[in-house]
Amino acid sequence: MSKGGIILKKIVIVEDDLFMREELASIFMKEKYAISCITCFQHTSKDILKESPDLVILDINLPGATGFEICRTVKQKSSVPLLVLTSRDQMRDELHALNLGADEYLTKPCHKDRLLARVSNLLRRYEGRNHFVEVQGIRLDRKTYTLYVGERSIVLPENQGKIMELLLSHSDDIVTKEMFFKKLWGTTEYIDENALQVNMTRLKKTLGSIFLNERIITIRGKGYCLVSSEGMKND
Amino acid sequence: MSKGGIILKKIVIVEDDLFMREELASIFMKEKYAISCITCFQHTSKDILKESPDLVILDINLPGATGFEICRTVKQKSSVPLLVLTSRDQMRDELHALNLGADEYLTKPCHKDRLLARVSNLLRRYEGRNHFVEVQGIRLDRKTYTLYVGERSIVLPENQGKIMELLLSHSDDIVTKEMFFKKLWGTTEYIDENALQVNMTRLKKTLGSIFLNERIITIRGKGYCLVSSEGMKND
DNA sequence: TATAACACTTACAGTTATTGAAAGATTTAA
DNA sequence: TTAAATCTTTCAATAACTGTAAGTGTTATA
Repeated sequence: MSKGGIILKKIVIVEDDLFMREELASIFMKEKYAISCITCFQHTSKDILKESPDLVILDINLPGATGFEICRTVKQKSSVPLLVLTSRDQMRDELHALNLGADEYLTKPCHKDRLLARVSNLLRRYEGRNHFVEVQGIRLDRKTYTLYVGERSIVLPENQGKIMELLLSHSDDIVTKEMFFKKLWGTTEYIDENALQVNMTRLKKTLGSIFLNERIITIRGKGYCLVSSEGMKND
Repeated sequence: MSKGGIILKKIVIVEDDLFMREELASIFMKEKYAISCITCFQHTSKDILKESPDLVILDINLPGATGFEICRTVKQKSSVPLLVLTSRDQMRDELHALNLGADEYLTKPCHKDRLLARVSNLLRRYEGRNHFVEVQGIRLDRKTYTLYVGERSIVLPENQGKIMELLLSHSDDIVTKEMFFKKLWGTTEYIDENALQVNMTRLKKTLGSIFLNERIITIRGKGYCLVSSEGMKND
């Protein structure tokens, strides 16, 4: 869906080397991508997310915060496809990056066509990924966490939004605490359960304000479950 | 649009007298409205908005902040219909309230049916009011200020959202600075113009991040104008 | 070109929102 | 009854949003 012009896919390039950065930018611009470059690496992951890009190209060796950190944070806070481009060719670096959520790992120097192929491949892979989850008239914008129910709409805070996204996409089914941990904090390891509970309480209250009361039920010892329609029950 | 149950209209009652409050609540509950009562009057307008009600019933004589203040703030921050219910029957109070944006002004004691009639009337009047403004594929949720363009979505901060709402609903037409002042700060009187400019700059930057560059043009000495399609111009 | 009015940008500080930690209350299952 | 699990409330740290201030650009007209 678009207007006058086609909406270009937007790529954010995170690379400290000026020459390399310009080179990349020019390659992609020729291929009709819209490019944003990060040039200050103080709040990198935040800056990346602010651009709301369609894809991120990330160098691992950066001044300040490590690229791995950035990779983890970005993939934790959003689901944008992320390609790591680096001069390190250690196998364990590659595994580490992929573990942190990177979608691709390419080592420099990298042939232009190879890079372009990976990028368009990644974009295609993410294309279909629907923008909304909808169940029984409850509709959630996966990106902004705007929730639509009947005539109402409300923007959920990030954590509540993530919880809701999980619940909706597994509605009437159990979502385990581990799944929530992974989604909210990017790890399956033990995080104070209370943090999850507090956020769950907050979400319940928020849902109450738009009349989705009693929709989240607790599965003792397992997790939580969203009851999709009023007056329906399911174990 | 609804699921299992009908979505009730939600009314927030702001009344400090316990008896009166319960009375009102019971009247409306019998008529199948969902009711929330404000019982602490420290952050009243904020609490009202948090409930995202369909209608507000506001007593003017409250402990702490005056009802007029609350009226102004609420109508300034949202477009929820607001009915003032009070024991003051001075004409100038009525005019004052209506000036501050109140939609109805009823004096106590008020007959139940009269009240119900006004309420359902107000709700009907606001019903049609479309939830979204859309022009040329640019769609804005008037309530949450979530902006949709192509595959992208982004939540605008309140001020940017209000500016965008005005621009969209008068797209390709001049929106004067006075209109912005009224919308953002609820007054036509002189407010530091710079405040508007700063917010305008911020909006332009935000729009840039989703490729709506150069869409806001300045009409020197008058105001601003949103160009609805790329490559179109209009004075 | 000069100049004055108007518009824009950037940085900063006050305020508000969001968050996890902590501690205690409540519920549940056996 | 009791212990584990879950829930709730409060608090402080962090991040987001906002208007102010001060300086920089731009435009129209003489």
